[in-house]
Amino acid sequence: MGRWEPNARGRLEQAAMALFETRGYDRTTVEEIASRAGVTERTFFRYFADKREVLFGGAKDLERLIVDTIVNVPAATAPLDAVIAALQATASTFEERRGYARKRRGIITTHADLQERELIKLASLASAIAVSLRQRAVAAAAADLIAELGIAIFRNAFERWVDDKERRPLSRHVQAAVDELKAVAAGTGTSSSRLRTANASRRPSSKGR
Amino acid sequence: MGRWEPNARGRLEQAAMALFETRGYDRTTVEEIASRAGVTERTFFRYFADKREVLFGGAKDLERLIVDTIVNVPAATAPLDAVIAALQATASTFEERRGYARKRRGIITTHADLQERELIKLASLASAIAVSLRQRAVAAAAADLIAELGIAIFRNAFERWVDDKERRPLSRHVQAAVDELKAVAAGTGTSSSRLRTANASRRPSSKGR
DNA sequence: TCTCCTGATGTCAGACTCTGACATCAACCA
DNA sequence: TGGTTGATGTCAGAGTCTGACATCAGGAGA
Repeated sequence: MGRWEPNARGRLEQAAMALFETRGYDRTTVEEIASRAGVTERTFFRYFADKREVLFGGAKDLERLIVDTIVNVPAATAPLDAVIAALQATASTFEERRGYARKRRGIITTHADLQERELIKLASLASAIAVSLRQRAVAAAAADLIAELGIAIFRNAFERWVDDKERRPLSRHVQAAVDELKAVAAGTGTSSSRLRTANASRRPSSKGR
Repeated sequence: MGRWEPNARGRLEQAAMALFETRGYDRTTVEEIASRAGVTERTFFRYFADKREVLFGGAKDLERLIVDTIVNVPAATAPLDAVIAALQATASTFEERRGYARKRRGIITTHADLQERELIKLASLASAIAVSLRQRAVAAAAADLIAELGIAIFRNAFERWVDDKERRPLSRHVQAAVDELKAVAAGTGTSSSRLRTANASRRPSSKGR
């Protein structure tokens, strides 16, 4: 056995979530998180560049999985379908964490700081997707556009999955979002379309910034 | 004459820009900015919620102008055209500040913190545009989509305007971005399309976040 | 004119975030 | 045995941001 309890990073993430839930994000200090995880504040900052990052640890893995999938999808697959396939590939990894995702979403949507971080993470993911598409010989402009569409679909699906009282799987929601997007693009969208929901979810809090 | 020099806010903004340019954003302290503007650090934080905000003072005015224009455009105007008209309405207000815009852009693109702020400001602007469109009886889903398109056009045009060695006016670039977007949508975009440029400009710095 | 009130600013103390430099010490390796 | 390594701790300090209270010129009204 090592000199210290293993998985300090994971303990920090769990401690942070627990404290953010009960006390709220900004009434929780890094010292409290660290202490609950059994390490010092200094160690927290060795694992996470800043306080916000403790909520975004999964972004790297998500990006890796998506990029790998896009690169490995059969060459004949259309670009948007490749992206959709990648989104579907990630769907199962979320399936058992709906409760967690819901709590996390609740924390993020109530703090402008965290929304900022989320936006930049998504922009970064879109960039990575676009790069992967270019490796599949997709023209740059198209790659960027499709990457953005992919993000829009993902957001939309994720949002509805988190709130789905019938607990249908994320993959179903991704498919539904794709269908709806196509419908909207074809001019048959309704005014209660999901796109609205997706947009509302990323509206910054009215904190006066 | 008042008890203090007037326009403390403006002085703070100017002082900040000057210092960010020479020392860089993170080697400039709020105390230095305030001191150069002839006030105390505490006063800085009365005008700006945080250090980043000093670079985003214009966002409120921009939003107001855009929203007002959208609301007042003839009812018969198509939604996207209303948004484009609003963008054009703002174009002239930037015209005399290309140098400033360029410096500002340079500072923002080299600091992840500032890019985050910029992203959330743009998201907020998109939201406001969508709301205005709904007031014109545009369906919610369409309003969101068109608002996002408007932001994409604006970003793209702004980016190219700032770097335009021929110093063509922003309005020209807005029109060009619109044309290009339509071309891409029609499937005739080239691989060196502007959309690529626009996307690259918002790619977060590789600071490992 | 005197007095009161208001608004912009200053002063001060302090909590919190984040960083650099250096110390510790178990485990692993030669 | 002895040296190295890697994760962590300790400490000091800079910088951001906030709350509470003080100051004081100028305007409003008596």
